[in-house]
Amino acid sequence: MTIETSNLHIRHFSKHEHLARVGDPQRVVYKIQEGWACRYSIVPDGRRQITAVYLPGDFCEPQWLLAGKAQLPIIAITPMTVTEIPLENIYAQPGKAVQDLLGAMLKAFNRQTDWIVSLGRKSAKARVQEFLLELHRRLHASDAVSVHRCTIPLTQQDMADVLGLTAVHVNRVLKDLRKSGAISLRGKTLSLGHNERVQTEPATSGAPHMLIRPAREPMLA
Amino acid sequence: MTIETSNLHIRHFSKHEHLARVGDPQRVVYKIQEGWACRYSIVPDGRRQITAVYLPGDFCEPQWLLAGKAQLPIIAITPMTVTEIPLENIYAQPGKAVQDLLGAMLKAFNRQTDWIVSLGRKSAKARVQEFLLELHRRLHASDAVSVHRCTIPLTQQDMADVLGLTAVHVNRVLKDLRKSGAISLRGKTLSLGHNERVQTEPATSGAPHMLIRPAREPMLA
DNA sequence: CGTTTAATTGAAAACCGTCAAAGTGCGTGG
DNA sequence: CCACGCACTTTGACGGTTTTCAATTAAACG
Repeated sequence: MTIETSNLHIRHFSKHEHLARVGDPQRVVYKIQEGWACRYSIVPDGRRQITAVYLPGDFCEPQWLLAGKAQLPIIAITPMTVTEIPLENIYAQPGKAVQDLLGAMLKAFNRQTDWIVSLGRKSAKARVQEFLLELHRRLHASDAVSVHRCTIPLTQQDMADVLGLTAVHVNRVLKDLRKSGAISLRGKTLSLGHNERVQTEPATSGAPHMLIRPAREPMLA
Repeated sequence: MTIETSNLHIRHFSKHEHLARVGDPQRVVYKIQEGWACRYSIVPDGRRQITAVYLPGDFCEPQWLLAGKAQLPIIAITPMTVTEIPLENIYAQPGKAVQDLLGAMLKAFNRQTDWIVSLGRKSAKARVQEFLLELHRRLHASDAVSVHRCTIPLTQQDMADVLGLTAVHVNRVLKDLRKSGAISLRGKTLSLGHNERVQTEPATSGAPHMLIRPAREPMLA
């Protein structure tokens, strides 16, 4: 992307290893090269809610630039390869890197807004469908992905924790979607049906983005 | 606050008037002096989901600094008085104003995260309770509010649209809460019971904030 | 291969939504 | 000042979606 790629530390995380824990001071943000991760919260009764999913190409997490610490834990869903982007450098000489990170933060913000709408006002079936289509779209944007096929390394429990459902119900909904031909997730392979490839546009993060105001951006000089 | 208060335009909005519509270019952000507003989205079947509530003292909306336009409509819940903060000025000479707005954006971001956790993993009763306590806490922070009493100008339909519920169910939950003595909302007056005043701490936005990293902030010079 | 983890299925129950009707409060105008 | 209209609140009966509990099957992993 646009963040300078010289002198970057490469780092690996194994499956289920934490990239950050609650309250950890963060001196870097990660740019994900390979693998998936998620941010989550555990509620008092022990259940988990995933509040963000990080894919290759994503920053994890842009808001560390502002907060300087992790408000919620981040865990690797698969083995990961990331590059470390030191925040000190960015503080010292703000430039395009700041714009990239703030742009990514705005995207994450809009994605959260869309997710609130889904959780509050959409059925389980619509949420599953929308989530899988979003994953496909995001993978397609950064990476080379077939138009109607991609790999989703999430368990049904992971998806349930994103979708605010139980794993059992996710399973039933996936069966329904498979039967109705819209979307098929068999094993880790997601296949999109012919007609259902275009639909369920999100309210905010789906628009072709103009992230930073064209004239006189504040963060550049 | 810390945004310069000289040369500010004052503006009024009447109840149910839009502060912004989808896609509107935004050359200002509003600092709310009086009244409440909310951001919302309408789903295809016509139902509404509120994704943010703006109280006196809040900025509406910090992310306009980055996006330059409104991704979702904002509507006044009550008659409002606001001051306009022109973004051009901030672009021209970034300073404390940028830090204030980015700090507010981070708070809004964390608030959204907490709300995803509520919608995904908490019961209707817990959501109502948590929402009312959050409103009380936020009112208490900026304004002079009694420790156990405040005014909530929302209809039960408004609350339902925040909480991802129906107005009928909100009504029943409020009755339950009143009976169990925890929280009482009669008319527009919210009263907190003796023992239930401290509880349900949010995962992120509840912590005593250190918003901007203490050393070498990027947005200042 | 055996062991663990994940996926699948069924039956029953809980939670919340829908529909419908009646009650309450409040502002406007006569 | 009272009557009316309108918006909001409250209540009941019923239905649907999702959860819970439990058991079985399938897949992944050493």
